[in-house]
Amino acid sequence: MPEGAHRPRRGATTIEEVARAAGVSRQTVSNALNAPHRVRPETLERVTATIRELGYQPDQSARSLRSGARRTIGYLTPVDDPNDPNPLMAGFLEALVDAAGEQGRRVLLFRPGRGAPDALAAIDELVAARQVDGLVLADVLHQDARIDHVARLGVPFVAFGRTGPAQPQHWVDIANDAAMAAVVRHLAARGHRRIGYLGASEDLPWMAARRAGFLAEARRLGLSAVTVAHPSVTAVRALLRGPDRPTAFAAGSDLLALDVYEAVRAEGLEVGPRGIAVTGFHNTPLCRHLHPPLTSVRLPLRAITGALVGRLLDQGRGEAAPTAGVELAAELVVRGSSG
Amino acid sequence: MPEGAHRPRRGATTIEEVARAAGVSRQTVSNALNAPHRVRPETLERVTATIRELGYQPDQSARSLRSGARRTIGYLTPVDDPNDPNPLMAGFLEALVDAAGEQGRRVLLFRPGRGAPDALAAIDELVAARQVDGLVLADVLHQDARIDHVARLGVPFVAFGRTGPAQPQHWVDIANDAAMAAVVRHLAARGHRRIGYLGASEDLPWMAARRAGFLAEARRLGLSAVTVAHPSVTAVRALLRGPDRPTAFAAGSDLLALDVYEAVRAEGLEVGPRGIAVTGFHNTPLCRHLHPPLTSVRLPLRAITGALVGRLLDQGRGEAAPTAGVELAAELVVRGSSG
DNA sequence: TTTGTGGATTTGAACGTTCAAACCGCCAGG
DNA sequence: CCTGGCGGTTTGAACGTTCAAATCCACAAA
Repeated sequence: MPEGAHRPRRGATTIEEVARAAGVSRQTVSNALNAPHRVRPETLERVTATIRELGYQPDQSARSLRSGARRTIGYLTPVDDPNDPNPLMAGFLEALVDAAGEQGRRVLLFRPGRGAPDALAAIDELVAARQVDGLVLADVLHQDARIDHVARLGVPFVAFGRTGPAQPQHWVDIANDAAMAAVVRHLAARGHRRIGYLGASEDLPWMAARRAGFLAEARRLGLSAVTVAHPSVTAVRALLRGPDRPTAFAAGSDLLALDVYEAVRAEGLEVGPRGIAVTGFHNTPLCRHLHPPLTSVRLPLRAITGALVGRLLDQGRGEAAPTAGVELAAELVVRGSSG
Repeated sequence: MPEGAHRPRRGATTIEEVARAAGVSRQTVSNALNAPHRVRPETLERVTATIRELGYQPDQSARSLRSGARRTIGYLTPVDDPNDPNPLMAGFLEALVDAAGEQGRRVLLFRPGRGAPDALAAIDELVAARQVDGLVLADVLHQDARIDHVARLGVPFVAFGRTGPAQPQHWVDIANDAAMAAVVRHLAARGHRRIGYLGASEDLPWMAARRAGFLAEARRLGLSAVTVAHPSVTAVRALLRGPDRPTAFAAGSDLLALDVYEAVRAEGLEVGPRGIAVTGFHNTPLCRHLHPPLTSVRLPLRAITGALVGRLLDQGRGEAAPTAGVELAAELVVRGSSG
């Protein structure tokens, strides 16, 4: 037997068997499933009952081959080191699978690998094998080569993260800047007048947006803002020791907020509304394990994935292309670290 | 157009076109791909060149329909709350996709949802639709209903985590007890004579194994061991205040180790080899963000997923069933929190 | 009575591939 | 010279479904 091909599972019921059992033809069973309105109610009921009875489900391969619809969405997993995965990925994927499931779609994972050294090749391979109806891309950068590539291929796709102006219709993102502005307002309302900010690389659009939102809102409210270029415990400690030290820190991620906790304590200060207030981003489980618990920004994962899947399927249906992406609000979760 | 079916992508090259271009028959192209040894070297080269030239790849649906091999592995994602995902899942999935890719397989995610309220129904649905060659199950419990179910269905499957004695051949797991024993030896070598242990629910087999490994090794070395039933900062603080306090704590996960950090500091003590030593489990990114960095146990994700995929494909090939599961060693990563 | 008409159902074909069997040349052996 | 065998290749069929067209039937309109 050729490499790895396993013997086809015998005994799976086919549409023909259902048809015979229900005393109708193939096509009527097919119609009962795909276009019930074309079937006389009485017949429909009989066929449906038989289907349930025999536990019939259409063979997805046969269905795909004939109809062209794969009922599957491809997700290009980020190429992080498995030992240092994207903190968001697990939750995002679960929500994506759920959202796809709501629409009767499955999610197929893929990554660059063996025959497909880079992301572009991996995409080509998946598309050439006609395994998916569309693609979901995440961690989208400015000028992302993957976006241009899939757009050129003509495959339906959608991105979590803003795409360039050439593909305005294909993205869903959270309002990173607005979320950070809400953080600033929250801290200002607690009386903080000088606030520090910690972010990661500005090359990451979402990080750039958070920083921009932070700075804009601080200026608007007339607060004094200071940003840490290369976040580390040492850098934060230096700020805490300096003159006119911040009384609050907003971080671009929960892990970065942890650096602030460490620095604050190393300086003999206290994290919290009465000491140095701290906020994070992502609302990871870490937040609840810190003392005091960390205020953070929760991403509306279900709304995000729901919008992604919706946009993707609209493209397949040939709906009129929307003219803009979808921006969703992220919710501030206030905990002991700030109020 | 019926719900969500998108127009089949036209223009994809077929095997027939390749055959014509190379001046051979369908089947010879097929052989060039699936059984190259049957094709004369000269012909093989010509066909291969044409394939590359036209960018041909077989339509996976057609291939599956005819041959019965789906070249796809199903992964049942745990039903965690997306806001509190399994800390391991992201890294595990990436490694799984890689391992599957090495064998020319893809990974299809699925979860209970819409028409399939529970895990068992979700499995049935996937299997009935003949979408996968086999299943990977994770977070396996003792007496796991899913295991019995897939075994009864006759679908190839493999579990990350020990299955019951009825299916000895189908699991891959790490040596949780041995890993924890290594932690104890490490701490003992650093001079610790009284060690505390924090774990989560004993219903989780991996947690039970870690605790057992801890206790066994502590007894073997004649150490004094104390376990915290309901881990929390308060519980650890109580221990630290009590008589004969532990000088080290081993935790069943990195997040639990964080509770120890908090407790130690709240008691005015210091984490580290000179104060209270602490170790975690999973080696999450958190470890490197703590001060001092957290000693932890790294799971050999690539080895795990490689073994999982290997075992799974062996079943499809009808290899002789192995008589035992695979137990892999997890590696201790020593950092500042303990040495 | 005949002729449409439209809904319900059936029939034949096709999707792109691999399986199984047939075919073709070539060479060795009788 | 014929026969058999074998490597290489082609041909016909089949996988299970949906599409497209044909058929059937009941009923209304001419």
